[in-house]
Amino acid sequence: MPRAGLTRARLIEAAVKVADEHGFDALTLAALSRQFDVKLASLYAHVKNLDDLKSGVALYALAELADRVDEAIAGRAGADALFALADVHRRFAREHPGLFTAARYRIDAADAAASGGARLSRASHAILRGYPLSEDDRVHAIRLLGSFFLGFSLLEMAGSFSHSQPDTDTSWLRSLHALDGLLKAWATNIPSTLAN
Amino acid sequence: MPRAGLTRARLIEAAVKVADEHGFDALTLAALSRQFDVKLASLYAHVKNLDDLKSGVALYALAELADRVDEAIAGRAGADALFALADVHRRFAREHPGLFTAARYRIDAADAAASGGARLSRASHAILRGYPLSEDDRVHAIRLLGSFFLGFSLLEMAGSFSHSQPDTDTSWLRSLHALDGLLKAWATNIPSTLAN
DNA sequence: GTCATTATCCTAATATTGTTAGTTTATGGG
DNA sequence: CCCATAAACTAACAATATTAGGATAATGAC
Repeated sequence: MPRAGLTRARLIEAAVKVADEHGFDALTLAALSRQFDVKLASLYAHVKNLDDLKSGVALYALAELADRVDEAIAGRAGADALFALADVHRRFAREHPGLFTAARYRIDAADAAASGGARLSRASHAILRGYPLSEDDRVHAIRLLGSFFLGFSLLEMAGSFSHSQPDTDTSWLRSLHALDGLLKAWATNIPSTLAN
Repeated sequence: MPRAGLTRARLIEAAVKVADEHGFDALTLAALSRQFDVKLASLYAHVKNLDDLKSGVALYALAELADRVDEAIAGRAGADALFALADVHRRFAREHPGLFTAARYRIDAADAAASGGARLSRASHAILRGYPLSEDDRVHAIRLLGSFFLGFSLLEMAGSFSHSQPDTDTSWLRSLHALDGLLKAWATNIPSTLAN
């Protein structure tokens, strides 16, 4: 019997497809082995275990997202860049729900430091340098924006918005315009007792 | 041999504890059966299956969260109420990570309509009536706030903030003050091309 | 208080997934 | 062509979920 020609890379690639089509939680070694017409145990020559496979998908997801962000914000600045950053997150979540979920899979610190996550962080900092924020406030603002992007995408994925008026796209646009205004006027909204 | 005295309610109650202590994903029928010193199959007299149990926990979580929100915002208005609403979400996520996760478990539409989720929605509307927003804009604002509460809590739970300066509590406070300011000035941040 | 009913709990069996150990074999380098 | 190696396999075991059917403790009717 000829060999299947498995590879860690091919496995992760296939895992990405499974995750996007059936959900990250439905990603299973058994499903993969069936897809390659190979016995389940054979996969262990290429990945350490299920956690290793999922970590691989997570790193792939972070890299992919970082790529898209870098591409989207190249040559943009200010509100333009902010909107691009936001749209990349939302579109990524809609087009690749499995990867979007995978991006939040817990991986070990060493891998995380070298992952696309670090690039994402740098991109966010770069964009927010276009707004009048102190160093600390920039971090606060990044956390605020990141939380919003994540939360909105998750709620939209879960269908939490789909059974109520008005249009979700409008909510997204208005929120982004509002957040842009917020960043421009950040300092004025902080009471003096909290300043510095 | 005497009976264990199982009940759907007691099972869900125990499941809540397991979820909070070991994570919602670690919630398993087998673990529950061990806890009650009963055979696994015996549980099926009280819950339809694992999904049914998890749905029960999800409904419990929504009800609990709605209770806390109702209590926290009673007698408050404006920014005061907004901060109370926000803090309830964040504290709930920290104190009951299992329940917080469970609250996003997919349940069927009929159950959802009668759940604490509806009460939560009403509470949010009530609070935002303290800000000068049109009916539609109130919905947009609720989605923005809900996204932020969810996203921030998830990222904090996942430890995404823990390895970077400055303090997470400060990010939370500043973001809330900023959002309060945003709500007060909502209309001015929408470009005329998007208005109505 | 006895007895019939019933719901509770059990045993047994099956399917799916993950994992490890040890064996066979395809494949490419010498 | 041989053979070292890595790829794939077989075999076995452990968890979990689920269903079917049997035994029995609890409960209530009389």
